[in-house]
Amino acid sequence: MATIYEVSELAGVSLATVSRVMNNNAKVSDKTRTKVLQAMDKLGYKPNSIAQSLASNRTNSVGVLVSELHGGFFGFIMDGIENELRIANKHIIITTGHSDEAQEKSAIDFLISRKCDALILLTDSVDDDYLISISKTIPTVLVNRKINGIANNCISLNNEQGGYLATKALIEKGHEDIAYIAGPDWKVDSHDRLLGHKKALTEHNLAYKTELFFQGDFNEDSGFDGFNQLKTAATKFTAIACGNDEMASGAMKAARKQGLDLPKDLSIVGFDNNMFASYLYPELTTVDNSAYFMGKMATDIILKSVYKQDDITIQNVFEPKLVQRNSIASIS
Amino acid sequence: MATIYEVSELAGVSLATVSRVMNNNAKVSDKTRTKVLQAMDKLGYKPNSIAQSLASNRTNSVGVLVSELHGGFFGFIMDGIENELRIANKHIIITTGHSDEAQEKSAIDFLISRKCDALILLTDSVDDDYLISISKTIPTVLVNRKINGIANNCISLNNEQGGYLATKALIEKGHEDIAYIAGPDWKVDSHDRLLGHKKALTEHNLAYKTELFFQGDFNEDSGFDGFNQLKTAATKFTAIACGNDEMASGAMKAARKQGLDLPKDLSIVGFDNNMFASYLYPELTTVDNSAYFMGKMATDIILKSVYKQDDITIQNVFEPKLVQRNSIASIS
DNA sequence: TTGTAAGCGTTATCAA
DNA sequence: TTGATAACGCTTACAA
Repeated sequence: MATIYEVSELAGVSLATVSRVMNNNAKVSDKTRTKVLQAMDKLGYKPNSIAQSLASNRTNSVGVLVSELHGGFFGFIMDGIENELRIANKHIIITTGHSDEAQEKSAIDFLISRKCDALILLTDSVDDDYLISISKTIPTVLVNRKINGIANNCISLNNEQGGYLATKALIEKGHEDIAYIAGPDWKVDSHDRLLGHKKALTEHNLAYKTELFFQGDFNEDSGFDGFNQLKTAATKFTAIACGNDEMASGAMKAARKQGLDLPKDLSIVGFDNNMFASYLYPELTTVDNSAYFMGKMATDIILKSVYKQDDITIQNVFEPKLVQRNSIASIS
Repeated sequence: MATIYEVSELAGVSLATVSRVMNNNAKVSDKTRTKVLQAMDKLGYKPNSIAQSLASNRTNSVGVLVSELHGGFFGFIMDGIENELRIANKHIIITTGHSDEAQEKSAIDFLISRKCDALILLTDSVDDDYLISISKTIPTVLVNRKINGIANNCISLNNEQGGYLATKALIEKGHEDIAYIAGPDWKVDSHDRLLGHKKALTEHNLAYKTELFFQGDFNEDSGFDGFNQLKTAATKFTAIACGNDEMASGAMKAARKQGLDLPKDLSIVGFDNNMFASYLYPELTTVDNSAYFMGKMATDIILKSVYKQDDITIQNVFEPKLVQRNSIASIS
């Protein structure tokens, strides 16, 4: 592998000059530039990115932490990150934290030791203060999280609006007795989604009834249990809004098991627009979480702040959209 | 950030000695070792991995190329890779090729320019010769592909056996009239799966009928079309084996649209055990493709050959397993 | 067992 | 606009 030194010899210039044409930096005369370029070409020269990093103290890499690599949400986010980074000729180093505090912290350490120029973190197992302290050490953007004080480096979804849209979609089809299967309340996501649900109810003069509320945990099973639990309550309902698509699927399975004909006997709306949403039967009407675009935007923040690409507009909060499919029936 | 130099000063030893205790390499007296360790501790010393790479000509990173980051198959493979690499304290650099030859080649270039120690490639858009030439430049393992000459560096699934298992599962439930919706024939995967299907038929003295064959393209829509097409043929069938889960889903949707009651009126078996397989209705019986373990094993090959971890056993071909769920009914 | 010193391939500061 | 040359922080012969 040819080095910058060999190029400089062949071109009859100094190391410094070769370096300059590589970086399109200082002014180099056209004549010199072409001489150097030709030499590079002839030698098939490729800069050694490691040496560049050591000398420039910049690795052109950004570290990413997600919970898991499989799963629709993370996949789309990472697609958004990778695409954007690739265009900028930066690279992405990936680690997983498995939603475990210790593992997430060690993953962050790992990324830092790898000298990433910046971090994109997707975590809910690590507390605000820790993240704030990290962000003082290294440029950090948080996806799907919002922390006061570093809000400019946070990308999040307007979950309340999403919850609102979901329930509103039900109401507009004539539903008035709407149950809700929520995610864990300590997660802001699910907390906010529930808020949106209540808001839609209130706005349409419908009462929120605790008998029609079930507290799940975002997993499919809890949706299954949720439906069964709800069913035992005396209060009737014609629809269920779910905190995410997994639980929606669980609820659908339970309902069908009890002989209900979906969506005729029961309407369901989910949240996330998970990969499998369109594979469910009936195909699930749900709220898209903009995962791809959140990943892209997280990257843009870094491109702008770390790599000085100025022509970028940042948007910290994303507005969700309803994705209409076939899981909501009209009440006649 | 403290450097090795400061550590050596504080410990009263030479640079070389500090380097030695870091790398657990040569013999260092216990006394010296603890002195150095203490100094490191006191200074909060962390080695600069970039400098290590430049000096040692090893980056401790492996480059990975997949088509997309979302999607079940890639997600699980990458999970397998990442987990294994993380344990070994190596890192993973990710790129995507979007199943496009030019993009895949440029991604490979990118990874090489990043000085990865090795490559893990998941590609079907790039030809054998190119991959062989790459593998001469840098240690490379191919996942879900098998190329003669570098078979030791290939990880693949026994697709024929998988196709065999799928159809056999149908036959064992009493089905004799079994249709097949295949993936593109130029993909070895789907070619082999079909072979397995035929083998199961033959083995049970059932005739393979071209009227019961439909050529799809691995996408859901083609499964949908496939069912409709098959339905128009005069020949009856009570079950369909599909080349993958997407097409199985498509076929199920089409069947239900025509009023069939699944699985009573039609049994279906898929292939891949895609993330959404258990979300389908009825939950899809399918063949697991061992994605996670293929990713893990790909990594193991590298751990063994590049990073000299000797206590590793390599397995190049994985045997698929049937995952029983509810999409096959018994013929009475 | 430990130390010396020459790289590794760039970037960046000064001068010229 | 160009060239010397000193970093960057580590590994690794080779010597001691």
